[in-house]
Amino acid sequence: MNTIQTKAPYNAREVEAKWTKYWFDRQVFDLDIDPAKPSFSIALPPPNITGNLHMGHALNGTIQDVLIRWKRMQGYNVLWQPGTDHAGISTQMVVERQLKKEGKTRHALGRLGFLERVWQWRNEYGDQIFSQYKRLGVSFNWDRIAFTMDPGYVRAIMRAFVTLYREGLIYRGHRVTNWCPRCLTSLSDLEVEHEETKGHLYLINYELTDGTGSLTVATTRPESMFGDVALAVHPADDRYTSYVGKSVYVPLSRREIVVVADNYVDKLFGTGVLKITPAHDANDWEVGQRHGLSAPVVLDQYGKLMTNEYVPHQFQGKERFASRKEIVEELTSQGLLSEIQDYTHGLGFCERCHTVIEPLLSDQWYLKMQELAQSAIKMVEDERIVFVPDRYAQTYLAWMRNIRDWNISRQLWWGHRIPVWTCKDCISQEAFEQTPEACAKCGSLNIEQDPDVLDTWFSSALWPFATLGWPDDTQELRTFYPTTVLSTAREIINLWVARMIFASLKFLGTIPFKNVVVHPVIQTSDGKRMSKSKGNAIDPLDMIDKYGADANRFWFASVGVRGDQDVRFREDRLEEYKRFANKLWNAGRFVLSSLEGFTPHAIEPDKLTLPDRWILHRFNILLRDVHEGLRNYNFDDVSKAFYEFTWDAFCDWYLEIVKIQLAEDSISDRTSQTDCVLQVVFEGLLRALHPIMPFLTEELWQRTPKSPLFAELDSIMFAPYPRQDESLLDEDAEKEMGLLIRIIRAIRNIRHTYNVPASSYAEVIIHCSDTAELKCLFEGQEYIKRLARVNPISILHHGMVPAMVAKEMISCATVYVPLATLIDVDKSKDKLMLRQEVLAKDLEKVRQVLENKDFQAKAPKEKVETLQLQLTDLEKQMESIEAQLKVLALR
RNA sequence: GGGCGGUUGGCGCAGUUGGUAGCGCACCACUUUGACAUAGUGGGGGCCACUGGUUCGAGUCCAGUACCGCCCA
Repeated sequence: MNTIQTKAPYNAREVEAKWTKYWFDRQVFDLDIDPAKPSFSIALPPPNITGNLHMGHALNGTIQDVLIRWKRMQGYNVLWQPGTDHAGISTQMVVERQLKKEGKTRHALGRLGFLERVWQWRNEYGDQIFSQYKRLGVSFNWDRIAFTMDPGYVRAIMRAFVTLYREGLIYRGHRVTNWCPRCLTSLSDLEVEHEETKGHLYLINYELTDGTGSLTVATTRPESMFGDVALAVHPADDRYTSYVGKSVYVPLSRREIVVVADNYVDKLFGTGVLKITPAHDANDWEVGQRHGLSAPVVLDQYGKLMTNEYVPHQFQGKERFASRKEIVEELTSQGLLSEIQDYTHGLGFCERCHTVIEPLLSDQWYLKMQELAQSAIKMVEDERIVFVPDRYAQTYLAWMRNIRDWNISRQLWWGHRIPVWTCKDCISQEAFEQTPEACAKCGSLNIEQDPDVLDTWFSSALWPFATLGWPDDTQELRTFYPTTVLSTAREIINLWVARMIFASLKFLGTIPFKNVVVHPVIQTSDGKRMSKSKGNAIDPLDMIDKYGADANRFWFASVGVRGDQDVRFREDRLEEYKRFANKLWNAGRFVLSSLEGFTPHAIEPDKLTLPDRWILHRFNILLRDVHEGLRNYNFDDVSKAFYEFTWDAFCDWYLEIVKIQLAEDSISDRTSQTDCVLQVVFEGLLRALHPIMPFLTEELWQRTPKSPLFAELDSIMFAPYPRQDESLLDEDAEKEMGLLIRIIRAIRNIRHTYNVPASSYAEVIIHCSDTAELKCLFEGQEYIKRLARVNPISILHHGMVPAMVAKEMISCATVYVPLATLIDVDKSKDKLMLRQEVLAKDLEKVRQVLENKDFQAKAPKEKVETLQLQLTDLEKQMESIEAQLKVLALR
């Protein structure tokens, strides 16, 4: 197993390859249910089969994996359900593009032939993203990869559809819908992106039929005017009340239409007169319905002007934007165009192909939402489902409370074909889970299935339970449902999260998940949205190659979910965490070499040194913070805690002290607990950190001497997650070690201040008026000597001090460093004077507060006391500086 | 138009219940000592976007303004 040499620097690629193979060879990721254990489950938001791993996937995958690994180590049954989404429009687009290269079209292949091609494509490329996820080290239940087109999954969809259909919740609606003239399908409101777009406002004159003049209409879309059925004005608009009921001619086509009054009209917009085109504008459709107006269609599914009696010959068959230009020219030449203004307005674009959406009158299947939304709202209001960060509950509720019926049909071939059959003989219509052979009513064989497929989100809405075997009552469903956490991006809160909630409530009578974690969006370093088409997307696989999976994961953890809603990608952060991985690796090399031949045993508390007690204290504080952080999804706090503990406390202080303690051991007979503490802390740290950095911790842990209890385990991922041991918390050690650290830093500071060469030993005298502190310093003198490069050292209650010394006061202790032989007087003076200035400022601040009578009177006692102490401390420091300056002045 | 985020040293960010403003990178100086130069040690650098208010005291609480961004209409 130990094919990798313990050498520096850390080689992430080698270690990752080794453990990935090991884990998969041993099938450690297969689902394993122990009925005695509690359960924890997450459904992975299924990526599209057309998808490649992007930063969002990687961030989200890391968050989920941290939770899953943490809970697995805590002894839960864990399920992390992976899988892919068939992605109707995207996949159809991809395969059509492929066909186009071959000079073919889907229509030439026919529906069945085309579907065969899509399946071929999906079998070849559909699971690509999983090999990418593998690089991230995620611990999915890899034996359970699901797909929304799996037979079992399809069964769930059919059950859901037929249930809703038979309850009358799914119905056929005739209204204006969002239409993409490129994808040739309708879209739900959520699949349309609104963007501010520069355009024009055309002011067009509609002549009154009675020849008394004209009304000027402001429109952004002159080409739709052939479908106009009315002009509308506000009922309270004095300018126009006399025109209501009159008729005007549609320009160019000379058709007569009526002028109506409707509250929908905004008096302040344009001229206050609106053209009403019910077949090509959702709002106009509403107006038309109110006034009983017809709705002629003048633009076809390709966005071309139709060939019918409404469209003048010269424009028939012309594309919408080309015809707009021609129509404007024609209007101008006929004197019917009074003005063109620049105008910026919100336009809808197809989310998938960015074509301008064409509102189109058509028949679609709709899901009635009003009733379904009610309980889904309540679950979030009552906090049965909790969003993290909680502000996203608002996003969800606002949308749910204003919910509109959901267009679930798509005019595509790839997807779940709508299971509704119409009998051509008796004209009856019914939905079936299984393909029927004959009409249920009249027995006719002349039946036809609806050509449309379901919106992909309809199937995604069933994801958390359809993947567990619903509608069957399976062990997985009983064990893992409702799932515990859903972690996802905020852009699909309405698109997906909301729909899963009402679907679960409808079909299983319970919530689909308890917590919804919404992670930030990773932007480019200059705050732009990453997009493949813009070419500014960072490929997480490149970053994993460059910095290692663990460093990437550590960064994702540090990003967290509680902070900003957007996070800028910065490569230097990955650099930083790569160095962190390297730091831990090197610490590991040192620890492992120090522990050679060591057999773990229980700590003997009475033999612990101060630094031993201190590091155990700090380690248990870390465990407390990590537990608290993970419980609350504060991954950023957790990563910070690990970083600081590992680097500052463990490496910078404890390991340096270990060197001293182990060296002492070897020369004296004293049997210390150093190796034992080192093993406990290091081995525990590896387990604690494992959920964030699985590869590095596995590599080091496998080599670390450890308890015989762990001997049988295949992997660190099955070892118990370390828990805080309160008996090891030691505030005294914290305080005493704090004093030693401050003293050591003070000596180092003096050395630098007076330019004492790094190689030379400095003599140090410490006087301390406090007995406890004196004892602490005395016992810690070996550490001071080694860590501050001091020799000789004398620690006394009080005594004589040489004339020329640098001194610093720390708590009750005064540190003196005799300077006679070692210093650069001028430089030293400058530095002291600078510090004097800074101190003076600080002193001024604190004094001001303390001299304030109101503060003395109103502030809490402890606050006054702490500030008083701070003042004393500052004053001592100031005295010390002044004294030093005096000393230097002697020369 | 409605809702929500953000604005803190050159850059990226922390700042829990108000009490001498922190971290990482970058910068300066010193150091290759037996885990690590992807390192160690010390150091310099901040009218906390703006305006008002509450308070003995505001980066922190309240109101408003500006700019950047996201979501929904």
